[in-house]
Amino acid sequence: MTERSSAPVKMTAGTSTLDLALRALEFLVAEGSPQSLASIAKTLNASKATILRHLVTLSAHGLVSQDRDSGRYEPAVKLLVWGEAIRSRFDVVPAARDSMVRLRDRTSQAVTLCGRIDGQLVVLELIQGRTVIEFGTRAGTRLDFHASAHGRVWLAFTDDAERERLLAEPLKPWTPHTIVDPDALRAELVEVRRRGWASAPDEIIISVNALAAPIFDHRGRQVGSLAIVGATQFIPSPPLESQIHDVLAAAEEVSRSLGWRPTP
Amino acid sequence: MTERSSAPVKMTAGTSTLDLALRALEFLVAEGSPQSLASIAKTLNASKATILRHLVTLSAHGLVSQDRDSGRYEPAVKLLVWGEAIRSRFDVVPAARDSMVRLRDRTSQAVTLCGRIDGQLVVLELIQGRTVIEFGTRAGTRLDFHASAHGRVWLAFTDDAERERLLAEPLKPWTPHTIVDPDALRAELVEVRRRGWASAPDEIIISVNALAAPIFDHRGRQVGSLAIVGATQFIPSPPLESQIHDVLAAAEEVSRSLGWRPTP
DNA sequence: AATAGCGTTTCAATAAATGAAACGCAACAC
DNA sequence: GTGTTGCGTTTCATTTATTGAAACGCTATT
Repeated sequence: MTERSSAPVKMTAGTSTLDLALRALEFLVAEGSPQSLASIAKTLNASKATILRHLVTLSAHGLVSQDRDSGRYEPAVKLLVWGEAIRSRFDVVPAARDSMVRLRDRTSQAVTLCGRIDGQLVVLELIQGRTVIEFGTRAGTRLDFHASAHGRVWLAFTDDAERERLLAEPLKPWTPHTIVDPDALRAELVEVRRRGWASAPDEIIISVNALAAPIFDHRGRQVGSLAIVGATQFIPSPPLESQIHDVLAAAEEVSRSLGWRPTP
Repeated sequence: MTERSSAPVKMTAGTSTLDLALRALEFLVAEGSPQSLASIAKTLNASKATILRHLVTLSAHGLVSQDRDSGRYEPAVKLLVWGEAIRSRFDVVPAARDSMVRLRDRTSQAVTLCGRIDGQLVVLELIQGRTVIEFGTRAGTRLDFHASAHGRVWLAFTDDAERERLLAEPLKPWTPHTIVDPDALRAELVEVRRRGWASAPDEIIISVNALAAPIFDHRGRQVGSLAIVGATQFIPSPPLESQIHDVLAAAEEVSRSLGWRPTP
């Protein structure tokens, strides 16, 4: 009965009971408001009894809670705690926060911090800009390596084998401006490595640009990337000299706070 | 076989399979580094095969991932996304962030933002102070209503029935200074409501004080509380006039950004 | 070479999840 | 007031899907 279309072929079974429970939890998180047991059961095509027992276990773990009055269910505090636990695995987050706010104040643009989790490029922290437009990006968003300023920075500063592995994957053309030719990208990455920053105008969303720089730790390994994100109206291509300077300075500030020192 | 000590008597069963899987996930989150399948299985007294299948399902949902090289398992990005989803249910978080940073800059003390989730008082956001000492508080931490400045503010500004319900519960004496007498607490709450702020010196940890003020939304309902937290050396009892002013101003600033207007 | 430990697979036994139906309780309609 | 509808919850027999032991490759260490 369990029909899933995500994984193509092999797969070593898995637990359908757990799968159902996680889908229930995911449903609760996706909905913005508490949901009734009946609606959860109907959405997942399961009996109320089954869902109820899973909700009981989930709430025993503090993952969901039941509204005292309405009897409806909603995701609970434990998810916040767990999320924060994951985030705090990255020293770069607390180290960068202050610099991010200052960078936002100097540039007025939204500031994002990315880290690499399990091979993926993930937005770890976001400081909203002071411009009118607000971007939909949130902590947890995954970015493409080939079509974002953050991703370019990572590609430019990782070792050759890893870079080639990432470039070998299909490069999604988000817009007509997205660079999808591996060779063109390699040429761009050489530039990024030389000058220390990357931008990606119109490559994911038309009229949006970003300007990113790498963050290194005391061992000289890249542990994050910092970027300002804003309309091309504010972050032109190429970016303003002052913006480049501000972003590079902020990233270096964070790197230094992590013990990084420039190689002589 | 499932022995749990949290809930006292009744309880309507629950799903042991799900329980095991969640304990596995919780274990991975608690450990700071990727764990081997064998160690998870041993810790939870389950067979490797069982744990493996649960990990497969968990990773299909993006909750855990397997390190490519070591083969070990670790919690994954989805937890960050879910945590952020819970947090963004509270409009007060983005609205307060800037004011929190400014308040930290003016007072040099750590700034915390609390909200009420499912009846509990939860730290939603934390800005580290500029003092030498760093506090262990993190987002997701739950606070007592009777023994914290945040809690006092909430007690003071909620309706009588709810307040009495909370005061009826046993009041844990964290330190000799913790107010555990309901009547003494009621008298204090009258004061809090009158002056608009609360403090709680030495009540959870000796030599630590906090100064909190409420945040209201456009309908005049309390949606959060803002506090500075620091050593009594920096936040005396009673707090400095300047500190009281700064905290009240910051809280009002956030309230106004949420559409609140002072009642004439 | 040999060993130890890992993640993974297989497979039969049985324990545990499941759905249908009934229950008690609200809120609402007539 | 009485009937109806919908909710969360409980019960229970059916059987499905979870389970652990053991065996399998594999890599790293001895």
